[in-house]
Amino acid sequence: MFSTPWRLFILLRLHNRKAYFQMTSIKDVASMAGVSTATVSRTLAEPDKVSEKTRKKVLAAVGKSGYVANTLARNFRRKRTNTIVVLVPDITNSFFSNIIQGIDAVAHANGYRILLGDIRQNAERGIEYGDFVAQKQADGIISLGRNIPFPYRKGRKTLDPKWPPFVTACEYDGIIPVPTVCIDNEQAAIDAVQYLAGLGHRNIAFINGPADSPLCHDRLSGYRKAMKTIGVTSTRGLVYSGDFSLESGTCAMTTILDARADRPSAVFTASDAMAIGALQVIKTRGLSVPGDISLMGFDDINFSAYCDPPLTTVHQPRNHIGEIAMQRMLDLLEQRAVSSEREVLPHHLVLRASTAAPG
Amino acid sequence: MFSTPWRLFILLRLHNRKAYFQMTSIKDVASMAGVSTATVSRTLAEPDKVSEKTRKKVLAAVGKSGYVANTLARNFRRKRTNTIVVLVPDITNSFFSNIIQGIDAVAHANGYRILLGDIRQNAERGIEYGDFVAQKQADGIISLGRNIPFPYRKGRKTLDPKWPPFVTACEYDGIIPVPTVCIDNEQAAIDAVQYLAGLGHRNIAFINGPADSPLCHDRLSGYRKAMKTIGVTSTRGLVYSGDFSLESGTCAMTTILDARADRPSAVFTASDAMAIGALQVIKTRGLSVPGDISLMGFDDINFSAYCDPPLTTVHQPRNHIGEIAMQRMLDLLEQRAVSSEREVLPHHLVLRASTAAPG
DNA sequence: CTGTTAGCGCTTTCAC
DNA sequence: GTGAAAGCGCTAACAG
Repeated sequence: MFSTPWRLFILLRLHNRKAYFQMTSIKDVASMAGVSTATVSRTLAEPDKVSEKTRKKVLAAVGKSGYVANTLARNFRRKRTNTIVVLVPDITNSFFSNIIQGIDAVAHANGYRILLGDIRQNAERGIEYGDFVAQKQADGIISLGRNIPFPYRKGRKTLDPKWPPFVTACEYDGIIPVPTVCIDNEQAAIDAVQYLAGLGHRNIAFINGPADSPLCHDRLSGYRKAMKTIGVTSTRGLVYSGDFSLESGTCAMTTILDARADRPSAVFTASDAMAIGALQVIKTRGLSVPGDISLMGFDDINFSAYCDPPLTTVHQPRNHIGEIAMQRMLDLLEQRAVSSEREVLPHHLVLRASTAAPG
Repeated sequence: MFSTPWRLFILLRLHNRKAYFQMTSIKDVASMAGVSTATVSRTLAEPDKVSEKTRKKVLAAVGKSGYVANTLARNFRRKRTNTIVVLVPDITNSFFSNIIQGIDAVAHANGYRILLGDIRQNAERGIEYGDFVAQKQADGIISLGRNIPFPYRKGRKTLDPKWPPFVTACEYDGIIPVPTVCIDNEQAAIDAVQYLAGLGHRNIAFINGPADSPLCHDRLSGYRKAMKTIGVTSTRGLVYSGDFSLESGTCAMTTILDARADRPSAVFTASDAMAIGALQVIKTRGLSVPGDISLMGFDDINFSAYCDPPLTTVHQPRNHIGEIAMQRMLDLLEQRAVSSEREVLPHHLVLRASTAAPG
């Protein structure tokens, strides 16, 4: 198999039929069309800088020969790849797939492709991809996590102007100002807690994500503010943390139920997955949702509408986040001015059946 | 921002500190170390072909200058990219993320990176990525769907030797023999149905995936065989089809429940997502699982253990499938012989609470 | 083991 | 508007 080195062949589109033929280079086309390689190159890249007559000649030769530019050579020459790296904290977390899809849609529409970097709690891998871009194998990086894939001095407060195009979505570093697109996580948490409070809950527990995540910091702050609003100034014993996963939700909820203290009447979680994990424990213990405990998630992933009861949650415009993030990346790539302020997209509550007034 | 063109800078690792500096080329290192560029290149690519003394000199110069090879130039020269394209039918389908993770793990361990191609029911996009590889922007393609991203004559029965390295996982074309790694879908369906039959079910409906998918063809065939085994020779009115999604499961189950015919006592679905969709309808109609209807899924996605009741399902070794697929890709890339027979990985049933003897 | 040399295929001045 | 020519930075013969 593959006895003939495949590299010698390229794709030929001809009259709607296709076949692989031996590599044709720009030289072949040039001599075929009776012009110089420069003219062929121009015809393909900047057609209007070439007379109609020559253009026709060249295009005819291109069609006939099935010439397809060697992009590796072009990239090398142009020092760009039309590829951008997307750093994903955990590709297995379905929250990210829609964001990736949004990025991919815009990327694709603009001639870019995305190279996936699955970080998996391994900051070192982020750095690897940073190097990758530094080596010009990609034109920029969009990070969906909070790690900065470039080396920087601690304490640095400004964006290093020498960094390659870099955009952050959902999460952000919290220290260095980087163009970021996300929702207002603090306000979202406030909205969620106030909704629960509006139902009459006061004993509201919060299962947050990793404590060191800026995003979770914001949600926690929102939770606290809202609790204060309803007169609860101390949230001691009410805040737990997981890692956004189903398992960690189960785990945190178990802790909550095992605690001697009075059972919360509502639990707000920082991800739908954790809510679903929590839901299972609650039901296993013979308690009902929302009868005994109201449950509120975050993200509005597909499955949240399909649990029993369907989950009340905070909707994040995931595809849109991805799209806008890629848009900012394009701005950067095309030297347009980009604010490194956070760009905030709207969230909203999705009211389903997992929440109700306390029993 | 980015007033200094970032392309002029590269990453320097130096005494654990890092900073971007102006580009250093192999020439600089060569003159710094007092050797030729060829020697620098060799030192970096094949260190043992260089004397220890020179190696040290060169590495010192590399360290001092912060030289990082321009991979674009290298790729161009070597005509390879160390990148492989992964074609995903729908990245939003959480079934695929673990497979991608498996691919990524092996790819990464071998110095490869993966470029994600989200097909989204759009065969044309597959072809685009095929061209992409033909243009040498990637070294090979792993497809998780059934589309062949290369042009081929209908009726062709052999693998075109001129195609770039190509591997298929989970699904397969069904016509052209391509190295494929998957489970034995027919046997898996047989196992599932026989398990249900063993519980006493005979009226077993099947919600399959898209009818034109070879994988679904296999599952259907397994379902039919197993049904025959228990004496059910006609499965008319028992087979439905969706597209693997939650919604399509809901939809198919609604159809089943609305049908006049006697209600099936068990429903087997070709994906967990469809089972979860079906589960919701069943419960909404006031029926119980497994009390009134036993439900069995396929895939063993994370969420299946967290529904209520937890879903009995067929486990697919998803990470492993991805790993092996990438392994085959490596074989191809390194000219090792690879069988284009299907490579079958073991599946197994995961018994949870959604199935029981008929009421 | 190391240096010389000759490009890879393309883009891009710079003349004409 | 077009062609000649000079590389981009690296690797791979080929000598020595």
